[in-house]
Amino acid sequence: MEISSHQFHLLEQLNEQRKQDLFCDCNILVEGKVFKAHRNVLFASSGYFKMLLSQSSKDTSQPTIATFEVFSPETFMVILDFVYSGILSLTGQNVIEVMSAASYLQMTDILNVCKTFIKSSLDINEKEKDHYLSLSAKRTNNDPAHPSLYRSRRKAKSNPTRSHLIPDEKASMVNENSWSNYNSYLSSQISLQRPEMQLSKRGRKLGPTRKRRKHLGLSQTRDFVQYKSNKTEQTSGGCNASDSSHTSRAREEIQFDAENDVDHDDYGYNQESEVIPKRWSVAQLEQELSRNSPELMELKADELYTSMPTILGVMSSWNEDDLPRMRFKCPFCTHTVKRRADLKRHLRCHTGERPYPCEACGKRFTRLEHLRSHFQTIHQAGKLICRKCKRHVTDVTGCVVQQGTRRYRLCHECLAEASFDNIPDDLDAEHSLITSPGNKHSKWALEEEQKSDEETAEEEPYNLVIQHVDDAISDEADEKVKPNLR
DNA sequence: CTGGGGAGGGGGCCC
DNA sequence: AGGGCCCCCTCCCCA
Repeated sequence: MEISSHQFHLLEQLNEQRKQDLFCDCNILVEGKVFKAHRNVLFASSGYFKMLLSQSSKDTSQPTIATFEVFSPETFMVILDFVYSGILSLTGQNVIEVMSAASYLQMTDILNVCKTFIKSSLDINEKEKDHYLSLSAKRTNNDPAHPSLYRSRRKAKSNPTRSHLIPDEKASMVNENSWSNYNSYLSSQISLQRPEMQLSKRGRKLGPTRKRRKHLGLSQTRDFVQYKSNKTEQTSGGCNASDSSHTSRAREEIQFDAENDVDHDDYGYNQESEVIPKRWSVAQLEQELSRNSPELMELKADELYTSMPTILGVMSSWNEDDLPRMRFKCPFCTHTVKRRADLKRHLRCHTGERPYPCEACGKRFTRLEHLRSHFQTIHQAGKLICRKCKRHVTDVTGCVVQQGTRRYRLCHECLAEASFDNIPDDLDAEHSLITSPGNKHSKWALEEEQKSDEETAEEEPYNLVIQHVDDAISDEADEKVKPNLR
């Protein structure tokens, strides 16, 4: 015969013991605050503690001490209360950090609850988006009784140095502190949609380790979306399809992550190293947010970088000198890097920021080197290879030909062959091979670059400016050649 | 349908 | 810290 109340009473007793510091044999130090608990309870509740306690001293007469700096005491209190009561006090304010901490501590039950919490909030958000937006539009900051979206964000902002805002700052608030905004936005979304939820007094740093598999697709910022739409206009396919497939693949993998949340090898616990938090399913959150709230994802890597919480620094391993080696963890995925600068660069793949536009075709790149490579390859015919026969060519054995903004090299043989097929009779094939774009077979109907002195001056290597001889002609040519641009 | 190549994106690391 | 190079991977186009 099972007495259902036994478990409850047992847990209740353990909780009482904890509160009265009876038989507590484990001290947990979180940012200087000490929590007392029972080893066996922690062992049974957390994969992290299970590993920690199984590795720690066999001498049970001495209390075990665990130290954490990656989440706040308030967050750990929520988790510890859950461990001893089964009640998880989630709020819109703390859900992200609780989720981060739970992931760190390998407490999948809490993780799942957090996921459900967030997802349900987002679902509500999606359904009530119109209503919500209309409310935001109607309510002004001068109406304290009806906080607007903006006020809600401000209220939840965490960075005390940014708490003194003048009215003129309102317009720039969205990107003013992206990291805090992210937290605040989420908080405001959840708290607005779920007014019954209590608001934390502490708008603390976000513990936002949202993870995603390596080489996943980009989060789409407005800028990136704009870029994509531009590309769509330009290419009627091409890389756009790549991006969408990339994104769908990312979602598939994220779904995979969500379904296989527990066991991933790549960031699991290593007996010889410190813990890197296991894979976060919060990636789902990122996906949801990027879908539902593109403005939220309009983050700049620099801004993210400067407003990152301290959780980003993790000790991943120990070097030969037995000193901890610091690595920097991406808040959006599982990736860690040795240098902050590398993290900054990496963040662009999440923000979608593409600060390097090609002046010739408008395509944007995340890195200058990529732009340079693109420009040299596409617009400067930098490769000394005949595009048709693939043989090595030089300025003596071949020449540069132009198709719209694309330039490439052809050897004289291939050039002559192309000229026979496609060059209008009234043109001098030696110097002006005009394409007849739009015709697939006109690929080799070419326009040799007409090098005026001015053009030559602007075609210096690494000069990322392309000279349009005639805007009207160039635009027309560009328009026609766009489907071939990638 | 398939394989090769081009182009782009991202990570590691050196300067 | 930024720039740059090298390498690898993925996607897409095309033969």
